[in-house]
Amino acid sequence: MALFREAGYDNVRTEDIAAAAEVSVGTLYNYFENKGDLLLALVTLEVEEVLEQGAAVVNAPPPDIAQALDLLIGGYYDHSNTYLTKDLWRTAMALTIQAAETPFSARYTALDLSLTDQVCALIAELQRRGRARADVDAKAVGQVIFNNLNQMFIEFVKVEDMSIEALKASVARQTEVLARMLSA
Amino acid sequence: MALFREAGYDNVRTEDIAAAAEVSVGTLYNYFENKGDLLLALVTLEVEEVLEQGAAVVNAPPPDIAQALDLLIGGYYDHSNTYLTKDLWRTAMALTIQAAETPFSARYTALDLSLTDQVCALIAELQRRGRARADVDAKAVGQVIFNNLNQMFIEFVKVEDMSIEALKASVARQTEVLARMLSA
DNA sequence: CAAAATTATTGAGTTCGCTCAGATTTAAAG
DNA sequence: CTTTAAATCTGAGCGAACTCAATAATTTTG
Repeated sequence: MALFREAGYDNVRTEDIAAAAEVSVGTLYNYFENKGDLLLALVTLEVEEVLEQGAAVVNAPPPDIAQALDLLIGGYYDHSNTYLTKDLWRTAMALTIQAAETPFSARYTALDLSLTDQVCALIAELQRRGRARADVDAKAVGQVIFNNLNQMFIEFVKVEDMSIEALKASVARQTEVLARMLSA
Repeated sequence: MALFREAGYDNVRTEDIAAAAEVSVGTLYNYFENKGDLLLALVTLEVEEVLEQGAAVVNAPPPDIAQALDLLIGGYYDHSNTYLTKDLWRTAMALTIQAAETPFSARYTALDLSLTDQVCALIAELQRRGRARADVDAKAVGQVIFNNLNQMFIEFVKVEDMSIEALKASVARQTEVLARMLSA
């Protein structure tokens, strides 16, 4: 993590990582399938913590739909630079798309699915509490909201000089429309 | 394109492409920054045609919102395998995220923006025709719809044995909820 | 048309991710 | 304690993307 964060993914050689871990390159490849898997291990760490944090919001959401969504989504975004930089996120997301068959990538996809489920669970919980219209498909709306926040995050990491606050503002504006339609 | 489609991105060497073009590898690199740019040239071709096709739908949309959206989105999806395979799409999307600074990648991002604008334009057009509620932010909803269809497309290319019909069905289900809220 | 200047082409060489046959260490059996 | 078996480690070597100094082709100038 230190090497990747410091120098950027492409500027760290597997040889450097092996040296830092005081093993040979060969040994490194006994524990990780390839260079990308080293990074995806960090991403897994990241997302698992985010999921835990999000569960708290789902269990006790603010009454207002827009506020509840912004809290959950904002939590995701705020946590995103704990282990990873934008450069590392870019590489990680690229890897999960490109090498969709590798074990680690599959694991990431599973985590993505858990995040989607969490958003859906929040909608369902708000419906249960009578804060959101019960006659809409919580799962469909949840998926749309997650896909949107995920895609917006991709755009965010693609632009080096965009702040998390700017990202949040853009997404809040989009979410607000859905929230209004959900509450009416 | 022929080489990429036939053998898959990773199995084609720059040397092979150079040989097929009857030039040296060095010459290849005079015209393309890297191997990925060769692929992104194909993607650009693809998206430009899709945009043209979509403009027809925006100009004369079906009266029903859900139908109009499904027609536009279905058009995007149906066109997607004209030049590219799932493997090539995976690589291309990975590249546009990872190498977000290269000229070709920037051009792709611009095309993505045009697609978003087109979806927004369709919503606006439906509002103008009195088919959609005028009191919602067409741009915000359009962005959400595009981000959703884009993310769903990524999931589609990640799974080798998923049909375009299955993709369309999933997205239609999601879009339907939004369409209903937009028309009420 | 010749000389000079510009532009285009070339392919051997460099770099880095990754492999695998052999060496080394650790654990189990006698 | 020795022998055998299993697990782990190693780093020279391979493949492929990409570079760049030398060469060739083209265009401009006198």
